[in-house]
Amino acid sequence: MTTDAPGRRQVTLRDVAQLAGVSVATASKAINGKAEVSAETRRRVLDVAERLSFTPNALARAMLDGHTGTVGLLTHDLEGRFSLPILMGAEDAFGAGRSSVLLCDSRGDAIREQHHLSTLLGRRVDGLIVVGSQTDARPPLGRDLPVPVVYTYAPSTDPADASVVPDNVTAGRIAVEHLLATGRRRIAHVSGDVTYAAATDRAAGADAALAEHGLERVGPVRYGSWSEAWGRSSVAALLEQDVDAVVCGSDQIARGVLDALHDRGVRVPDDVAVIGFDNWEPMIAGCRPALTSIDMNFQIMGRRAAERLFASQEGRDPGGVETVTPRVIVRESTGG
Amino acid sequence: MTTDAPGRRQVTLRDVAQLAGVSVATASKAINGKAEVSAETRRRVLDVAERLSFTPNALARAMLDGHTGTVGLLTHDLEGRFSLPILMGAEDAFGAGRSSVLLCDSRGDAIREQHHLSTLLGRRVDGLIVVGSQTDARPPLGRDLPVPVVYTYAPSTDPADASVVPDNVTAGRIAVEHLLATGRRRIAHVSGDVTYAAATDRAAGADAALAEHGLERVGPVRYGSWSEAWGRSSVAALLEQDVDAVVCGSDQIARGVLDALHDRGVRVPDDVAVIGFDNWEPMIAGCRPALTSIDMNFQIMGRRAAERLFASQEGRDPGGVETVTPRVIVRESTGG
DNA sequence: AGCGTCACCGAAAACCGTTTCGGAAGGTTT
DNA sequence: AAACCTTCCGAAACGGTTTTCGGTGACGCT
Repeated sequence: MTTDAPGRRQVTLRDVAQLAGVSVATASKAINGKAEVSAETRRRVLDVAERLSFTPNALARAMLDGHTGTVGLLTHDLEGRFSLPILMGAEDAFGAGRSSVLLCDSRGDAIREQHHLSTLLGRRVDGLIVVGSQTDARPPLGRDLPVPVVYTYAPSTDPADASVVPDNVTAGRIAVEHLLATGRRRIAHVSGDVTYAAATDRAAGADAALAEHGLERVGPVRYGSWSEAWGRSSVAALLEQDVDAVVCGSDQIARGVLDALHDRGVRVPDDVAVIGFDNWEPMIAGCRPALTSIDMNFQIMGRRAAERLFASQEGRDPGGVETVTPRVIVRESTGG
Repeated sequence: MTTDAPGRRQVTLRDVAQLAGVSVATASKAINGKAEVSAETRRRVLDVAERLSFTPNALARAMLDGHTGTVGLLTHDLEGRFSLPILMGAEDAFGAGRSSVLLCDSRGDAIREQHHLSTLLGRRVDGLIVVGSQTDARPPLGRDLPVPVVYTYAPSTDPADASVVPDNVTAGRIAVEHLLATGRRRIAHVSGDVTYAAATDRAAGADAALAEHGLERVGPVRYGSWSEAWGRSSVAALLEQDVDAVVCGSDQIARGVLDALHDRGVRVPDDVAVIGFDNWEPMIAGCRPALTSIDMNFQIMGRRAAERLFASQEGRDPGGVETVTPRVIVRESTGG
């Protein structure tokens, strides 16, 4: 009466060969599609391999060709809702290329990051993806690392490193252009923490788009915090001027704005259009009316990071910062 | 002018030994703190190791002792906000025990799950944690797996398997007991999709707690969907009866209820108390007033799953389903 | 029949970096 | 001189896979 020990030994190539009545060498060739095996033998081997659900030992392979087929993913905070779509995009791309992801969360701690770095290098990952916590640049992991590194969300401070980042300037531009296209002209801007590059970049893009159309923002960019509460409390000041649209620095802020407008009897989108950033489903799901939002395409960012990592491994990535273009998701709040 | 190719070959123990002028064997002992090395030699070896930033190859080590120090984490949907805290809890526990996490997302697809299973086994993980998508039981991964498995969130249908699940019945009970303790007596219940065990379990626990105090629920359990919209639209029916508290199946539903009550001028918590489940920060952050909620302690679940996996590896886990007790986070909406 | 060619297969080596085992050199104690 | 430490080294083992290379039998050609 033991604990039902997970005893079953792993199936090896030798087991397959034995059961198929061939040598290990032949079994290997059959499975790897090498030429010098008769069709009949190959079929038999493959049959047995299937039946035993044989999986070649990745470690043994790694020893031979020097590639482990694993990549390290170093994130700064899993909690943040930005890491997740990036991670999914990357996992997707790697899954297709038969690489596996070793996940490490440094919790924003540089010491922990270094520690995770050495374990990952000890496991001989083929590459690393580093996911930052803000869009502000961060110092590179280290010099002369034995594997390629791609920074994402936050670029490396070294412009020669490979980085994939969201394009917040264009995001701001797209938001304004959408509002202009739907006939708005008097556009105000409420955003989050001014110390975040994401906030100022979006504002810069928005202003640029306005300027190109010979318009000016209504009022200052009202920086505050990334919260619904800030969105709500900003509305009083906003309505002191004549506005027909509000660009909100995040979906959370937008939701606060929507709430406050609703309480004051301001109709959306009839009187005022509202647009947010991030296209964060759970936040948007509850908005009334449904919120138009700029999707930063984080999942695509993750995929691009993975693709560039592959390219780096083959020595054909030029390095440098690459931006991912966001897209607008039109819903009711802008009168779509 | 090459791309600063991360060409630097990985540093091996042999390199260190050579440069330190000792044999590989001695270098190994020096680095691993074995006794039979003179202090002088040890210092020299460690110096060189440091200078070359030598990192021992974990794969080679794995060959010797048979343990890779990696565990597979198979999740059904990363998007779901439940996987994440579980993952964090597990990553935490593993990080402390020097194990690394190989992450796979099966996207709710059984085929993909099997595929990921084979790759993980091919990488010779020391164990597996499977994170389900609902709290309903799920079929085990397979028979006679060569490594221990711990199921979490969703238990395995085989009661002998090791499972760690949230205790939704107790969660419902705790919610009601909190309301009773703050003086409420006429308690209604709005919940999500009736096909989710999480919904019916919570309701069962809530009803049980009421019964123990000689009370009955006001009206039926109003099952619907896990959305704010459902929370809002349920309020009309709720207010047809005299209620002084509403148990909501999730924070989202609770938020919808709060919104609708606010629109109708019903004061919270003065007239009606509201309580939710999951303690989902981003949803709660925007609630007015701040929402009291039952935290299912997912992070603890993840940690327990990791701990039981360790125990299994040493053959000292008895198997069976373990529940994690939730806790109430008191905020304004229940007049705390 | 004898020979060469060809397709197929198997035994054994190579492979990787680490740890460990047995032993050896040299000095010290008994 | 024997016994014993200390300190180090060479070589084996580890565990699977892939690869090399020589062998075997069938077959065609003269």
